[in-house]
Amino acid sequence: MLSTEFQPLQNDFYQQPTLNTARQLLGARLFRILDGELVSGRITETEAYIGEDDRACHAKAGLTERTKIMYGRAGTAYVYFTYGMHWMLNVVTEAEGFPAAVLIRSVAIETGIECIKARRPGVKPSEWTNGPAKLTKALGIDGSFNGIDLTGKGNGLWIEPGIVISDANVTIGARVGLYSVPEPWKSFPWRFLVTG
DNA sequence: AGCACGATTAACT
DNA sequence: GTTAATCGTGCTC
Repeated sequence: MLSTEFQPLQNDFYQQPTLNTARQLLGARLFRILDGELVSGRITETEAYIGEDDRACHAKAGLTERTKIMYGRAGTAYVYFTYGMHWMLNVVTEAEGFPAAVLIRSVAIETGIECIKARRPGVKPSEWTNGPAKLTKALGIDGSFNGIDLTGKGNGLWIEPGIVISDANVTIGARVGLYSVPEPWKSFPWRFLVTG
């Protein structure tokens, strides 16, 4: 059933500095209506990508057909394809005109377990959504979600407030998978992970 | 028109 | 620890 306790996180939440949004998304709940069922999970890992100067951010290429979403309204989904096979889910942050986003890297499924089990046969529950491409596959998120509004429930994908994660349970470190990104961007502590 | 590369994953040795 | 899979994007010719 649909949650009535909370409403989706709104534009003002995503307009904060990207690092704040990335940190505060830990513990928030990602919702998806999939095959008519409500599936949700707690966000347990995020990364921030901030501005044209960030050599790890796609917006380093400037305003292009691909990156224009990141220049748009905070709270919009930026979904892109990489490695020839994987979709990644991001939320656009900060003011319109400034390109930044938070990559959702991992969630812990809480509801809709049977639905996910059917979609990921033979995969261990702990491996269902513990990676950015795994979670998009498990939740049926692809390029058709690029540019949708995540601040309402109309598109079957949104984020609600969840539990507050204390600093004692958060590990902050360098972003993952940045092989050819130069320093200092490669080592910026812009990854937020729930531990303990 | 062609090319190098990638915010990853699974399946190897 | 290493590597293949696989194709959209952005850059160069």
